[in-house]
Amino acid sequence: MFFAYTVGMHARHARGTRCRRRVGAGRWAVRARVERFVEPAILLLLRERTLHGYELIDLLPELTGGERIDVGNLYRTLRALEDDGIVTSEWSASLPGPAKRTYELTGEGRRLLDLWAEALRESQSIVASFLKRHDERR
Amino acid sequence: MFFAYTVGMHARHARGTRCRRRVGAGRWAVRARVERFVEPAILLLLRERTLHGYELIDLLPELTGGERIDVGNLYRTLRALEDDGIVTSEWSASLPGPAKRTYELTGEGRRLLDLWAEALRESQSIVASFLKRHDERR
DNA sequence: CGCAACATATGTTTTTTGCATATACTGTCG
DNA sequence: CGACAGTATATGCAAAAAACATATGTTGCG
Repeated sequence: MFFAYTVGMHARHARGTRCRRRVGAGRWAVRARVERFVEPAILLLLRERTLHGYELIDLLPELTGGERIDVGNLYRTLRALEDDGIVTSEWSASLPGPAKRTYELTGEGRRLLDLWAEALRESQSIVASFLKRHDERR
Repeated sequence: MFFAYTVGMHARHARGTRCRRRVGAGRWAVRARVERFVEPAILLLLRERTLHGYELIDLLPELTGGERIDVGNLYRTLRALEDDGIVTSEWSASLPGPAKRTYELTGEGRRLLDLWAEALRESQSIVASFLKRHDERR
């Protein structure tokens, strides 16, 4: 079956599936990303204001360096966050357009965001010292 | 069956299996790591001198912030790197103790390391701007 | 009406990481 | 000498994370 409109297509623009992939004879493409980075990214956006899933899809690239998140996994992540008490959601019938689920950060979510920030700072210092060591003797 | 000596035990010291895990009521532990970070770490160590697997196990924590890598996966990674022409290995019967496979970085491996460094720098700037935004309005 | 855009969701596969187990050699201490 | 700790490499399998594919319904507009 053919779909004129496929959300998944948004997420595809010259990415590969792997972290490192061959792009020619002896040529590689590498990308370095933080594991599960979407989670803190979602939390940060939600701390600023309540949002629904589709808005997050548009806003997340601001934080991920332009990379679009997989839509299916976003909604799954949101529901997981809700199960864990990190966000709450509400169907907002009021807004125009199709039904939207609006997400809000809880107090626990705010604390989790701060933990993520701490962890990211540690990661920054680990990577920084890697880069320092890399640049030392070239 | 019980094993007095299990290499895997080295790798266990109060880690969880997940990136984020619950450690109490409303309490979480988070760790932020770069995907596949062991790879550049191995390459950096091998650029400095040739090493065998077991030495890498001891040296890698220097670069990963103390975290010990899973031994089984280390050897698998090394073989994958060799398949990709990034390292070469040699059985060194000369050295005392059990047979050791000594790994050396190839020219391609050196180039890949530089690509990793570039990618890590990009990741640093993404995370840095996340943290900036996080710290702005508290 | 037909179609594009909006919105949420599930199913499946691949990649990456974690954990358990297997095997073998070497040095040493009792 | 022999049990045992330490060194060294390896495979099998499970779980977590990410990518990819598909499904479904609403709304607005030409």
